[in-house]
Amino acid sequence: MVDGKSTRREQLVAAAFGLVAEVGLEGLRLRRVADAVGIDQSTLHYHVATKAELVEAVAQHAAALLATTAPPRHLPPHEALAAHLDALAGLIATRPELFTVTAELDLRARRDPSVRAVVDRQEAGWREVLVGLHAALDGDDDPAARAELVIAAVKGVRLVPDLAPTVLGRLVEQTTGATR
Amino acid sequence: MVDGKSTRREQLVAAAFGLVAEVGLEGLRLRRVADAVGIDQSTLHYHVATKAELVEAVAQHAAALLATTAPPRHLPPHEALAAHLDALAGLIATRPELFTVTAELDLRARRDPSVRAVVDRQEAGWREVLVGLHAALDGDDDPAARAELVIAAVKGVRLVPDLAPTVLGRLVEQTTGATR
Amino acid sequence: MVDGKSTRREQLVAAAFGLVAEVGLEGLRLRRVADAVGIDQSTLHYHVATKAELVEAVAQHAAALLATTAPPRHLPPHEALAAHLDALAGLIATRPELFTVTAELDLRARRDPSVRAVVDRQEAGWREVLVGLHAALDGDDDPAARAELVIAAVKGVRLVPDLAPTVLGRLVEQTTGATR
Amino acid sequence: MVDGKSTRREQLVAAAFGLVAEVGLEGLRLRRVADAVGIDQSTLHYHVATKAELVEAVAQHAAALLATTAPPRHLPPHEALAAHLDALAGLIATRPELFTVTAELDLRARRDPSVRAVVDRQEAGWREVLVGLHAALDGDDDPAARAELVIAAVKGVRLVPDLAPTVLGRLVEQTTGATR
DNA sequence: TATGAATGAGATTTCATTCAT
DNA sequence: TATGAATGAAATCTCATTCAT
Repeated sequence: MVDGKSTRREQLVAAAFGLVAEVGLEGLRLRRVADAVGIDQSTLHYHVATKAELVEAVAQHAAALLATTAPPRHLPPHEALAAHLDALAGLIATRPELFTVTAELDLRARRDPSVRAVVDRQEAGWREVLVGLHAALDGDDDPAARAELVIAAVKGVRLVPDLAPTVLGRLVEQTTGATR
Repeated sequence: MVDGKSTRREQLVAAAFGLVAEVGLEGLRLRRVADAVGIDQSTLHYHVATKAELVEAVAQHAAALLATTAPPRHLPPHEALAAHLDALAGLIATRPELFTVTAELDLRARRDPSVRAVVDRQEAGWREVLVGLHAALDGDDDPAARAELVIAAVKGVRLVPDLAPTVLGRLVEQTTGATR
Repeated sequence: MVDGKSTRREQLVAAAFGLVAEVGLEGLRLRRVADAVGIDQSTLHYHVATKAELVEAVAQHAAALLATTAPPRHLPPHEALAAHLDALAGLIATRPELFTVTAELDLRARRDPSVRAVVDRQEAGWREVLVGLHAALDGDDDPAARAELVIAAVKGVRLVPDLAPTVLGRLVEQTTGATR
Repeated sequence: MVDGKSTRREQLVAAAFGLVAEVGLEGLRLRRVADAVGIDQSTLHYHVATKAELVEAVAQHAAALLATTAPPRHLPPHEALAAHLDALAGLIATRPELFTVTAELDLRARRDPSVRAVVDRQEAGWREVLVGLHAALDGDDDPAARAELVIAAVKGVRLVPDLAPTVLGRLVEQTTGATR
């Protein structure tokens, strides 16, 4: 999962990411992370000062992966939105762990300010894009509300890969139907 | 032992419920639960054998509370759905902790079979009702898909009380618009 | 295992005796003892003040059962000894739990004075009988030593019912051979 | 880490061994073991994963110490047996704790498979040696039975150092008398 | 960079015992 | 006699973190 070029720190973050998907943030143990990378427990602390720091790094890692699905700028709004939701549904199917981790982080963010900062920044960017997209759609009276519905739907379906295409597909249809 | 008040066990479950909302399942400590009720740590184990049992009881408690929002049977489908989503939005505003706990439990259910059993049963019942409702709507071609969209939207917005009315309201509008 | 006539206390002692055979003195739990008799944990303390007292009662119970094998007084020494060892071998085969419990108590006696008192009294009586018996045998130069050998052999074989007849039988033969 | 002295683990096992002799397996507390060595309770778990593992190590330690008394191979059977029983009587006098611990382990072995494995292996080896020795004696008709008598006598007298020489001495005499 | 050893704080659970009813 | 509820003391084990090497 990690090519020879990555830093020890990167390896550790990647390992932690995988473990969170597996056992949850609750079940994350530094011992396991170190084991997964093949170094000693105490050596881990040389690369990552504290567990909180590692979790924050995992959050950043997740945010970076999510950025992949940003809608293409050169397409007309309808198609851009469709492409975006398509990319999300695809990612949910391809890398379900990413969304498990994201769900974990959303919950953790409520109590951990440093995680919240990362999660919020990511979500704010996403929201902005969505609002812009909907504002550009003909006939959409309340772009903000529509954007929120999209966000909610994605968050609500992200843990169930089987349903994601259906749900997100339906969302596109409705949008198209209601605005064209 | 139930003088209109509540059993010790019920008190403990209620206290645990509150604590989960506050600090997450991850942060739940039996010491705290016992303190909240005003009994000794060891006495807690007299009423609830194990931590797992307490968590399961919390899950059942949450499921019971959610059952409150069941759509009324005597109304026509459109209005029943609207009433249901309205009740949900209301509950999200009134008792946000319930939805924090629910979100926690959804995640925990992925690793804890006894929690999963409770969560799955609740969700299955909800899904059934929603599918039935949508099937009764004129012109809905795919009731199952629509039901999933509703479920996803609720799950996706349950942690953000401010947005719930907007998002769920929009969902009703779309449904109405698309099917009437 | 207990007829309708026995006292609650007797029932409790009998139950404790059985449990010690099963799980050792180390594994003895008052909860289990109470359960076995069908009364509440706290009710047990009405009949037996403390766990130590119960253990002491078990020791007395065991001593009483061992007294069964006392050699008959009317027989000549050789035959009396043979009969005694035979009875012991028989009891080891019939009621192995008695000897498991006895072994447990021997060890406990080293740290628990009240158990030691019971165990020592029983053993002293046994020793006296054996010394008397050997003293009455023709040609035994050191009755005390021989008595100790018998005691040691019995204690050493009591946990292995299969070997008891062999070992104790051989002891009789040797005694007979050496003294007749 | 072994400068001629001993590993932390070895120190811990030795300390546990001593404590078992003192307070029994039942009274063995990890806190005490750690204290005896001068390290923190939690550090103990760094060297010995679990209490069960420590107890098993104590059993192995005891087995190793018992191996000391193995009869010399170069002597004729009579003398080898006498030397062996002599060595045992000597060890019982010199290191009585070893035999207390052994008695404790014998009882524990009935419920703890990992202890049983160690205890059984040790006893099997001892038995084999004894049977071989008796088979080599002139005129012994049933070497196995005689070996069992020896084992029983040793086990029966191991907790009473004062009697060990007498009882085991007498055993040698009888063997000599009966077979020569 | 890396490790072995150590630590301290804490968590769940067990159990004999007590007390009011 | 009997019980439900409560307690306190203790025990094992876990885990992030630190420090000397």
